[in-house]
Amino acid sequence: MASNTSKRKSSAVNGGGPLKKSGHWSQGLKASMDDPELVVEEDDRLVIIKDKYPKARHHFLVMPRESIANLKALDSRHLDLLRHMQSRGEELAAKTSKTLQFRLGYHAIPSMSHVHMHVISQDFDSVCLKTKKHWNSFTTEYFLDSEDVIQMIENFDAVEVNSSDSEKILKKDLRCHKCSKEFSTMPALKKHIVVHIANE
DNA sequence: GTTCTAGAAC
DNA sequence: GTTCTAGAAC
Repeated sequence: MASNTSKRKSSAVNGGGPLKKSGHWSQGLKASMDDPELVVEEDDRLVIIKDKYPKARHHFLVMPRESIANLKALDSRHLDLLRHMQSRGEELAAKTSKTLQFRLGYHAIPSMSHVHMHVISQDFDSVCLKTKKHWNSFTTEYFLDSEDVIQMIENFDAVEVNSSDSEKILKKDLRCHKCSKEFSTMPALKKHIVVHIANE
């Protein structure tokens, strides 16, 4: 074994941030779109990648090639694109598993820049799913279904997100997304949710 | 978004 | 003593 096995070196190693070369971490999806290891499907309007830290057995991100910063930048001009993203996402979900259920949608306040639609199976059986924020971001109103986002734009020509409410949602108590049973810790919740996964 | 870890919670 | 969460990261 080499040196420094027991303690991590300080940030002096690469002169500052861990992502200095590739830019700020929040811009990471841009690079992922060009990573052949992650891309599963693409066409002239979008790219679909595997989430680098999947929060379920199947977790994809559908991203427009056109750079759109966030949900607030969306309006009726994007309706065709958004419908296409949902359509391609539904196809991929159907192709991926006949038994698992999926949801397609957007986080109210995503951490990563560049609009991305999650396509995620509802088992949430993943070692990458660790925190209350992870859980609540996929199982509460924080998760905006694609069809609802599209409908909002059809009706109001915009997506309305209350950022103050959204932040509070992430702090809510842990509840099973299937039976609403409450749990005090993530390990307890994770142990429970597997009972809802249908055997294949 | 993740990693790391102090100290709260048990 | 161990598990678990939550905040800093320049």
